[in-house]
Amino acid sequence: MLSKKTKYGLKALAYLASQKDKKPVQISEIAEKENISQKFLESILLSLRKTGFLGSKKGKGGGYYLLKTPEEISMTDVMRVLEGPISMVPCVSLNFYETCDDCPDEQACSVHKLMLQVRDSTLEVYRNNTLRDIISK
Amino acid sequence: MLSKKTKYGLKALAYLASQKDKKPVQISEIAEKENISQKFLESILLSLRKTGFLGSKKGKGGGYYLLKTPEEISMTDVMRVLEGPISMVPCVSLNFYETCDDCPDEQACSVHKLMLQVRDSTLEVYRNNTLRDIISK
DNA sequence: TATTACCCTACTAAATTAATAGAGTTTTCA
DNA sequence: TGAAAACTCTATTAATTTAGTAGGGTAATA
Repeated sequence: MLSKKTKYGLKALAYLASQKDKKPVQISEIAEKENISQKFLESILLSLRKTGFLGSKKGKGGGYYLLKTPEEISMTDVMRVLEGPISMVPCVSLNFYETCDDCPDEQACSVHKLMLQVRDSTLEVYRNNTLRDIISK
Repeated sequence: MLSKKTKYGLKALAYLASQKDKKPVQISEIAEKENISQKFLESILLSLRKTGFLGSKKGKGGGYYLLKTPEEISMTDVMRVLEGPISMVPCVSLNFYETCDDCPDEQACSVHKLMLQVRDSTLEVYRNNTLRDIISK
C-alpha cells in the first residue's frame, strides 16, 4: 500500500507543478485544496525541501516552490524519497539492499526471482514518468 | 513491502512444487527447510487450502500437497490471496476498488494516473509467471 | 486405539503510520 | 522596528497492521 505521506507528497508536488507562475505557495493553500492535514503536510514538504525538490521562502508572501521544472523531476527519485525502497523485498533492492536472514541461497529463491521482475517493471514505470507526465493541465 | 505471510506462502508453494512425487508434505518439514515458524506457517497453509491451492491429508503420513500442477498456478491468484490487492491504492484496484475520501476527481488525480501504470505493469509480471516459472528445479 | 497431524480461536508484542500539539524561529513589509 | 505571517522542530499519541505465540481440539490412519 502507498502511504498517505507519499500520496500527499505527490499531490503537493503536482499542485505546485500546475501553478502558472513560480511564486511560492503557502502550505495552508495546498492543504486546503488537496484535502490534507496541514500539520502533516508541513512535515512532508519539509522533507521534500531537505531532499532538494522544493525551495521555501519565509515571511509574508512566503511558501514552497519547485526547484526544478516538472520535466526534470523523475518519479523514481520522488518515490524513493517519499515511500522508500521501490522493491517489495530488501534482497532485490538497488538502493536499500539487505540479505534475508532466512534465505540460504538468494539466487535459488523463488520469492527473489519474482520480486526482481516486479521491481524492474515498476522502476520502468517510474523512469518513464516525470512530474510533468502526471499532472492534468 | 511484501508481508512475511506472502513470502512464506510463496516459499511453501515453491517447496511443494519442487517435490518429485505428489505425496503429502508435513508442515514441520516445510517449516524446517524454509526457516519458517511452524505455527505461523500452519495458518498460511490453512488459508491456501481454503482458497483452493492446496489439499491436505490428516493422520499418519498426512500433510499438504498441491491441487494443481505448478504450471496451472498463476502468481496473480496467489498474490491476491496472500498479499491482498495488487494495486498500491484502492482507487485503481480491480478486485478491491474503493473511492478516495479526499479526491474530488479520480481521473484528474496524479496519484491515480501513476498508480494505474504501476498496477498494470505489476499485473503483467504476475500474469507471466506461474509457480513453475519461479522454482529452481 | 494411540499416535500423528491438521484445525481453530484468542491473545499479544512490536512496528509503523498518520496524525496532533505546541512552542520556537525567521523573514518581510508596513 | 515590531508585529504578523510563515516556516521549523520536537515530542507525543491513537490506530492499525504484522508476525507471531499459546494452547487446546478434532480427525484420520496404521
